[in-house]
Amino acid sequence: MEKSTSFFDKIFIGTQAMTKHNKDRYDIILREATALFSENGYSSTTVRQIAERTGIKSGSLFHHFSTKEEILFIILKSASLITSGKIKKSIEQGINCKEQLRNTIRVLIEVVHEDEVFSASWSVLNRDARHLTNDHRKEFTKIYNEGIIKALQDLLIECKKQRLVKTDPLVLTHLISDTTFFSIRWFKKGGRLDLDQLANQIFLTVVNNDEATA
Amino acid sequence: MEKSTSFFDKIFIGTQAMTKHNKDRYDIILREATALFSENGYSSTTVRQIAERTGIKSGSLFHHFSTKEEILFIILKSASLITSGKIKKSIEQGINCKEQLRNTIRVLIEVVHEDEVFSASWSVLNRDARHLTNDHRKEFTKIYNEGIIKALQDLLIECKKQRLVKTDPLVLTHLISDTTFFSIRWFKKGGRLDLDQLANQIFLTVVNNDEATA
DNA sequence: TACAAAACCAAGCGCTCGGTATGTTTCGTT
DNA sequence: AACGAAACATACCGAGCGCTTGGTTTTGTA
Repeated sequence: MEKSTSFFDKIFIGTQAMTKHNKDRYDIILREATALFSENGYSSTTVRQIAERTGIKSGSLFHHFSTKEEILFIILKSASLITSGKIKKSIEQGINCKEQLRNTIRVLIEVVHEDEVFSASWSVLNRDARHLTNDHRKEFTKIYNEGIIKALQDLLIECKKQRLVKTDPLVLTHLISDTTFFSIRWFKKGGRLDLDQLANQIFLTVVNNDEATA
Repeated sequence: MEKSTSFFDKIFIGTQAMTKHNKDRYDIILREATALFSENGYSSTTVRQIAERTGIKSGSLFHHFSTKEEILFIILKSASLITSGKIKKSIEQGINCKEQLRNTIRVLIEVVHEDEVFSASWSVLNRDARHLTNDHRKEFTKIYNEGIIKALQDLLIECKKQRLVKTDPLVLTHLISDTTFFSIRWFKKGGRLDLDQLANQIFLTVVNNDEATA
């Protein structure tokens, strides 16, 4: 079992093996495409821009990917798969509901803010998922809904049962995911709060007063 | 003082008078453009699509608007101006901090869900504001930041002083705005909760337990 | 009913888009 | 050193883009 060396590794597990040289370029293309999609949007980004930032010509892009949309799909699939895995792990490792929720919120904040590529991927995910083809969108939505939203929702339903939270768990699911995922727009690292404090503020907002201080 | 007859009226106050015919077509273009931008994104929407849905030819669009981007700007400016006005009104009419916050959250939910055009405008606002030209973006950002975000922030700072809320008011500002604005993606009318209940759940989440039941 | 202004259409310009076809260079293997 | 495959460059295609132009119809006004 080899350690993952790149952000985009995971989705290749079991699909294909790549040579070193190929894989480097492949990663660069995905990284630069992610940055460009994040900055200017999928539709406004051209394959020529992606090629230029990668250091090759536009035609050569299609030696690595069959369409522009495939690049988008791989970016979104990677981001949602990795996030889904991190959430699952944080729930498995929590000793009780309270710690599971605290860990999960912290993980969501990390995912959006700690890694530059991941951060950009989430910007793209939240804006350009609609440009996926039907098949790709179906596959992506499955990962997103089942691996991220449903995991969070199940956790919050259990938190509600145990009276850790006081309000509707389905509303809280989206309140937490919306706030964390879109915090990328307003939260800047190095400001008044650090990532831990931000996660903690969100956690404290959703849990009961008595539970928070317990 | 004439009653406002159209969603896009407000921004013309003091700028120009329009004949009836002109104004009807003008409104239809904006309405259809809003729907298309909302469905497919600004960059993926063509002036030919907008013209077709309006019932004119693409060239005729430019008799009413000088550029495609101007259409986007008017949509975003209208949405942010109206929202800003509604928030201001809900704060003025609240008898205390608690009612002001409750009203404001309710207004934000209304703004996103009650009117079809407004709802679509907010989708566009949250995804395509980056495609504004520098001058237009500057003007839009001013309205958005000062009229919406800052108004909400000032209110929450006061709420914190009075111990109505327990967590950081700046985090709460974005928690509320993100949750309400993006609820358009997951909240469907006619479901388990109605708009009042949704607004109330968000309100209850952010206020103190004792205050909530008081 | 005459007329100017506003609204609209038909046609298309210049340009850029995603993607392809074909030939050339690079590289690991032997 | 020789060879085959992978990785690239070059050049280009058809389609579609935002927007313009010049001429025609519709409209409000007197």
